[in-house]
Amino acid sequence: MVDTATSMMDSLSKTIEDSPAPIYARVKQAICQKINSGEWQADQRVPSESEMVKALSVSRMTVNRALRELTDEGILVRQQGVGTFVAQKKAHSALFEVHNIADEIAARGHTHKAQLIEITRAKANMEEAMNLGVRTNHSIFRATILHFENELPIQIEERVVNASLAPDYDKQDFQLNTAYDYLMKVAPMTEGEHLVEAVIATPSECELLGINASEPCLQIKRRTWSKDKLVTTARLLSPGSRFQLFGHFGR
Amino acid sequence: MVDTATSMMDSLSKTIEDSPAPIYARVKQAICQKINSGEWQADQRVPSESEMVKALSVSRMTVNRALRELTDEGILVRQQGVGTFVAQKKAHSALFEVHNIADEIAARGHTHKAQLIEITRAKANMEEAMNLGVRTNHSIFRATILHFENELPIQIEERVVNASLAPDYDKQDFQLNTAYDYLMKVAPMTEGEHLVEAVIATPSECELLGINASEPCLQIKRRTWSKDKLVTTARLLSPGSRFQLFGHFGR
DNA sequence: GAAACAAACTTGTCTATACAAGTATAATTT
DNA sequence: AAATTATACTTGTATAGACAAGTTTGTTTC
Repeated sequence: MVDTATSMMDSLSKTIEDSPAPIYARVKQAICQKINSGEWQADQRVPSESEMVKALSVSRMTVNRALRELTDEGILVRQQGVGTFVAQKKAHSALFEVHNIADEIAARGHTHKAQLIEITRAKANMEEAMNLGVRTNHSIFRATILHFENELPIQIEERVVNASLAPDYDKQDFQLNTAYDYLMKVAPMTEGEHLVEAVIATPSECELLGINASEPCLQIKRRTWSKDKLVTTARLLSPGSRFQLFGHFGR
Repeated sequence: MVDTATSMMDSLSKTIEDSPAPIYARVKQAICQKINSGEWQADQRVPSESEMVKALSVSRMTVNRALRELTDEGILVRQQGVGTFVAQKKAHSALFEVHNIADEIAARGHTHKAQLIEITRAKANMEEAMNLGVRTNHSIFRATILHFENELPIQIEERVVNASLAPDYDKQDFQLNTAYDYLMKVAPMTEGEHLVEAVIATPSECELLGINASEPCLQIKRRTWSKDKLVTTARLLSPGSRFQLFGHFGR
């Protein structure tokens, strides 16, 4: 019993190494890493607060805060008198997050590819300036990316990026979707809003997607914030026959 | 300054009276009450932690937890070194709740009407039984309702209701939308999932909506739970030119 | 064997104290 | 007058200690 606990912990303590982030956040991150790596499986019991206190040399309130916040976030489940457990994975809700279509396709066990149609550095026009909350003529990137699921075109992504917040956006590898990772690195998107509509694609868009002109498409316009700063807007266009949005609410 | 603070607080302290709930929860509730009653307006500054500590005779960590959780919930906004403020009310997010189209239309200042196309009591077929989690031949209601915004058809609602959970569903007034209120009364819907797609309506649906056959429509299929019991499924179909979904995520 | 009790855990809450970090204002210097 | 500094606030984090409350397990008692 003690042996299991220590073997669960020893590598945990390594990951808490010093960094500018507060301790409770580092504890949270270390636990998430254990879960995401698969080392701690769903429904499995995690070390108790006192065990973590001993192993990490931090106070119990700090561990408690980390565990409580992870519980609020649905990562863990706690029961007084019993212990703390890894929660079952939630059904993925594409609507409630900044969803990365590459990850979604991968989650379905399919292969994702992307093709950069065009990227230009330009001055924001009035509409773009409005949407991004900058002045007209502010420097921006305009990118058009075509996403494939199993070689079949599934989504056109038209993205406008605030160039001063993501100066190297055009230097990323769009085939491998590192552009998305780059955006998340320079400006973690924590907030956003969507507008979902059913529309008819333009002739050129139909050609890109390989659909006929009468096929309805799902269009998502999205604005994304990072700490109160508007970072990017995107227009995502997908054929109705190949793409659907799933979402859930409540627990 | 001190006078304002005390006048903000005195009634707060009254509401913290003893109850089985933990102190931080009572502090949260008292603050929410102040905000909901309109006594504390949006953007207005609330008393500092130390002021609450003095007024309520609790420790600062307890006040801190209450304020932090309210901040996480988007009720308050805090800035280190400055203070704590009442947050602006969020934009309404139709996607994340059981949305009532009548309320949404009313919120836009438009008039809503509904027309009951058909309602029948029947035995669940296989698909309906699957979706509602009941046996085939379980008693259900099938209702088709046409919703109007300013005399213009905006949505076809096809609803299947578990008759044993909502036995008087067919006795409601569908023009006035009391059927929705009835459902919420007998089985408050706290959980649900959506599937959003862009589709082409059938000819009869086009006729009901008054659109031509090529117009893309937004279709939402929704299953709704009330305390782990599946209550109702709905298929909502709206012309793309008249209807859009709005949603947001994050704080 | 069954019931009652005791001990040893777990998480949940609360306090008092301390220091760090950010911000605004007043006082001082230049 | 402008820039700098000191100060008095604010929130943010971290600790040690304490008790409450719920659960499990083992022990005692009947």
